[in-house]
Amino acid sequence: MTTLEDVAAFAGVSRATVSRVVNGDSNVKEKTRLMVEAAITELGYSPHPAARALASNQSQTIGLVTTSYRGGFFGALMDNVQSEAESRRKQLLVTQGKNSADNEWQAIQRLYNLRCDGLILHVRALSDEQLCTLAQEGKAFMILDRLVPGLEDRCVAFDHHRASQMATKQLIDLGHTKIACISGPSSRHSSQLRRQGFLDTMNAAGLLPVACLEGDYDMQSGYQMADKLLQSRRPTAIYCCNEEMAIGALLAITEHRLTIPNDISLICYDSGERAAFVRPALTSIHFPITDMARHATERLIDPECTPEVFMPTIIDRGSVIAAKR
Amino acid sequence: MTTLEDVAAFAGVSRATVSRVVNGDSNVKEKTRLMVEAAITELGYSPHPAARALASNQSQTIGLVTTSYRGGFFGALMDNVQSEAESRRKQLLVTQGKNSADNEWQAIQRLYNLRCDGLILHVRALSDEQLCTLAQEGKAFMILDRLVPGLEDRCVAFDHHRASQMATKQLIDLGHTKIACISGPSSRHSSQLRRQGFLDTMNAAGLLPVACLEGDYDMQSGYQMADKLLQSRRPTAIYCCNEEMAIGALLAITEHRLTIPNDISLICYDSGERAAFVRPALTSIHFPITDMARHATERLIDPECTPEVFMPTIIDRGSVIAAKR
DNA sequence: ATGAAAGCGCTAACAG
DNA sequence: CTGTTAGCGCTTTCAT
Repeated sequence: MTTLEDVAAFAGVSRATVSRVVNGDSNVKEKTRLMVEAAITELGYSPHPAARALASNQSQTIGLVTTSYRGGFFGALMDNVQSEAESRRKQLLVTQGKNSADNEWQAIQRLYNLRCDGLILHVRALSDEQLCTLAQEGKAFMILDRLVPGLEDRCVAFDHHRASQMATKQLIDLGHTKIACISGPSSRHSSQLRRQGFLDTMNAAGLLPVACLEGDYDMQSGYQMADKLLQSRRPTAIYCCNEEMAIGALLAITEHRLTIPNDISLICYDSGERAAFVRPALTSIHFPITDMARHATERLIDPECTPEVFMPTIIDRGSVIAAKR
Repeated sequence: MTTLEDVAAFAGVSRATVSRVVNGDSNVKEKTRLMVEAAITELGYSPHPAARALASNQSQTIGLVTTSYRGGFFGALMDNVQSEAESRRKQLLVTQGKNSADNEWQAIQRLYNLRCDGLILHVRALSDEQLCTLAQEGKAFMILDRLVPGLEDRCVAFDHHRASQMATKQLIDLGHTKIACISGPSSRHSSQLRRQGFLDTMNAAGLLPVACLEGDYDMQSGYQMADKLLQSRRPTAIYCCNEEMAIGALLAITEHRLTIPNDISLICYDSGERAAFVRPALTSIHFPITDMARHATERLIDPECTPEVFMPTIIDRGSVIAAKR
């Protein structure tokens, strides 16, 4: 491997000068810069990250800890975080929290031990207190899809309650009264918010839910819950709290020889992965998690940038129509 | 951050000794080791990876380059590679090849510039020659799901042609004669192999395919192809070359008011992600890509370990039954 | 079994 | 604008 030293010798300058052109320091005469650049190309030089990290006390590395790698939007999330990081010349390190506070904590410590400059935390099990502790230790990090009291400026959050309200209200406004909801696991805070948004909106409208079943965000549970639903009471509209379950519900509905939207209106949460791609395409309430991930990365790297606010929006794909009367 | 030096001072030994216990060198008196370990715990010391990498000329880092992060088995693949790497105390760096030879090549160079000790390559666009060039440059890497002539010992491959034969033969053995296939994009070599395995087997049995349509491995294309299929000729069995398309096909079949397996038998390729979780569950030909990924990682880190061979197997989940006569 | 000392390749004052 | 000089924290001979 060729080193800074080799380049310096080849170009006939000092190592410091080479370092300056590599790092885009403006204090270099145009002519010198050209010579050095030529030497770099000629020699195929690439700086050694470890040496750089050691000398500068910055690893140019950011860490991402997510609950799990499987299913859902993980790939998309990672894609966005990474492309944002790369565009700012940072390397991304990824680790999973594996659904427990202990594992999440360990994952975080691991990443800091690896000397990441900062972390993107998409964690569920860790307590607000632990997050606050981390902040007090002076660690750099951003929290994704969660609002921690006292750490507001480090959070990129989304109003799940409000999103659910919008979805539910859409159904009610179209005249539906027999509405069911398939929610996510109540162990997750955001699931609770989505569920509660549904219940509160129904309540405010003086409506009793046909059912409010708890799934686990998998396709299969969506299938099972919808199947159960259709065997007993028969709603005219179903609201699924994520895309995977909506696809499961879609399968069950079709299997019961019912048609969307004629027999049943179906609306779901939408992280941009599948709702648009199944048939029929699903009307959904958009959850811009990938944009949020990109923004969290941006904020982590450049704390001065202006915070974005992410609001729920409804994407009409025709799977919701007015109730027959 | 506490350093080796701090620990040495605290324990009253030299830095070299601390380094020895950290690295598990046996030439340390039991008593000394204990003292040092106590100091490490007491001070919460964690070695600086950059310093270590710089001094040892090893980054303890391995790189993974995949075609894309989205959909399919990427998460599972990454999960396996990472857990294998972590169990051997290596850090994983991931990059996507973004479906072009140029991008794949760049991704690889990037990872080597980052001084990865070795790479796992799950690449499609790169030519055999480029891979050979890499090998000649003395780079360490393993190739996943691809057999490159001359680089056999660096490949963890799978016989897609044979797997397709097995799936097709299963259908034929059960008396089906009106069989259709929905294959993947012909731009990918492994798709061609799967398609050809189907065609060859049909041919050998003296059967003419009802159709052999090309999809792009997405759920939507599975839906479209199956829909097209059912509008004209009517097969009694369909073979889908991946899981996503099979789910799309499932949707289309159900929408056409047909039942699996009574009206139509459906078999698909199975990477372990979804075929078992839709309803009805899908009989499939198992493609152990995640195990292969784990093994590639193992081989990369320990070139001496015994190579595993991965064979196709059929998993019967009841979506394929004998043809009505 | 332990220590001393010489780097690994780079950045960052500080001079000039 | 450029060069000199110290390190960054660790591994690794080479002595002892």
